[in-house]
Amino acid sequence: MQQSSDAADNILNAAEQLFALKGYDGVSVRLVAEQACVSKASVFHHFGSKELLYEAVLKRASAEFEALLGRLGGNTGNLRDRLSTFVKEHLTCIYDKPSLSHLLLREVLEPGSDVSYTKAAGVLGSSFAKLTAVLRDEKQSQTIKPETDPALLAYLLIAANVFFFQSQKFIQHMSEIDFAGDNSRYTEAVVTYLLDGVLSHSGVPADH
Amino acid sequence: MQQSSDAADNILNAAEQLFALKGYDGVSVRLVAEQACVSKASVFHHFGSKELLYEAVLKRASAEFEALLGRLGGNTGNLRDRLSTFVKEHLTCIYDKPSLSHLLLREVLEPGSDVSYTKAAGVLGSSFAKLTAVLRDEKQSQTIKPETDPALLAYLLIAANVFFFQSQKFIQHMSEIDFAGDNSRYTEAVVTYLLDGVLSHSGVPADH
DNA sequence: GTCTATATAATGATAGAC
DNA sequence: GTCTATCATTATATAGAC
Repeated sequence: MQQSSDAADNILNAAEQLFALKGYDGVSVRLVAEQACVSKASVFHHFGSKELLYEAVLKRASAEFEALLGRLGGNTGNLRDRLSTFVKEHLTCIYDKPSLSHLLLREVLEPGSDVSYTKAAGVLGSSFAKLTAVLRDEKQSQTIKPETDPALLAYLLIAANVFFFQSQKFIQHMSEIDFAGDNSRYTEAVVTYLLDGVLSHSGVPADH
Repeated sequence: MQQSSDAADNILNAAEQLFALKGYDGVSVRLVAEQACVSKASVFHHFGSKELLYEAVLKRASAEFEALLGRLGGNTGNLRDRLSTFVKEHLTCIYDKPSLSHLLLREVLEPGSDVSYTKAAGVLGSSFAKLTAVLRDEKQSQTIKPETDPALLAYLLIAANVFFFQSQKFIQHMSEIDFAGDNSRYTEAVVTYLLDGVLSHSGVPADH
């Protein structure tokens, strides 16, 4: 009976942080053991191998993140509110657990990893599917243009959030950018631009 | 006088491919030497250390990619054409040299890497700056709404392209997505959605 | 379950012959 | 400049005492 964490959990937590920061190849079992304040042998005792440890980290991360994303998409109201809420909450999920996000994103987006076998792909895929469903719904209600591809629009919104998270450090060094830390201003702008467009209306809408 | 490649170049090419695919920690000097058909010692003779080899790869990649991006932004015409051309050519640059793109993007976006010291950040930054300049130009001409942030819009367009490239493998496994391999259809949709918006015009534009 | 000690392979890097 | 042979160090993983 420990305060709140047994050894296996300590190891899992340490591994999660380290793998998230440096990737699988950048982390040694010795480092994980040090950070978890246990011996190397203890790590192998609990998880068998470095690969199995990594899989355990991924499995827990996927489940945890899936749970976070589970609440998304349940909103009602008009399109603007539904989308705005979805995108804002989606970005909040990502920033709420940055280690999990980095871990799962790397697994899905890195060229070396095999996407088809990865559970991480399911996590990103499920939020995308939900958003696509919302947009298909709105398309039937004719609130968005009939020539709009709901999947492509959903993909763009997810992309905007994911890239914003990924490039967080980068954009803090860019003088042109002043929305770096302002998540809600960013998501609002994304939704607004995509819904209304950025073109000035000189009386003439989309047209063709 | 060799046909077209001396040993140092062979090594650099092999290292570029491998680092792009597996990252710095995922590649050993032995592997680079094997792929370049030289001995390990030869690698150290030409580049001094693994770190210096990596830096040499990054340096060449940055210069090469910067040259590719150099042609962007020179287009004239209306906003739609300028943007459409820029975004399409930008994506073409990325896909033209996938190894360079992976290499530089990892350097900029990975949490473990130090952004401020990296030349790779300058490459991504310069294309962003160019696109921002184009949009600031158009804002003065009042072709885009005064409340639009040119930097944020430019960022979104770059994000759309970069994420499309990054998630290439992933989206091929998604049944909802049918624009996976169609780069020009994708960029056209991105530009159109952002310029015109996706909302149906029931007679009422942006409003307020 | 925890540890120390160890086995074995691979790592980055060097020495020195040719 | 090229290589083989070798160095010291670290890697993953195991053995076995407590």
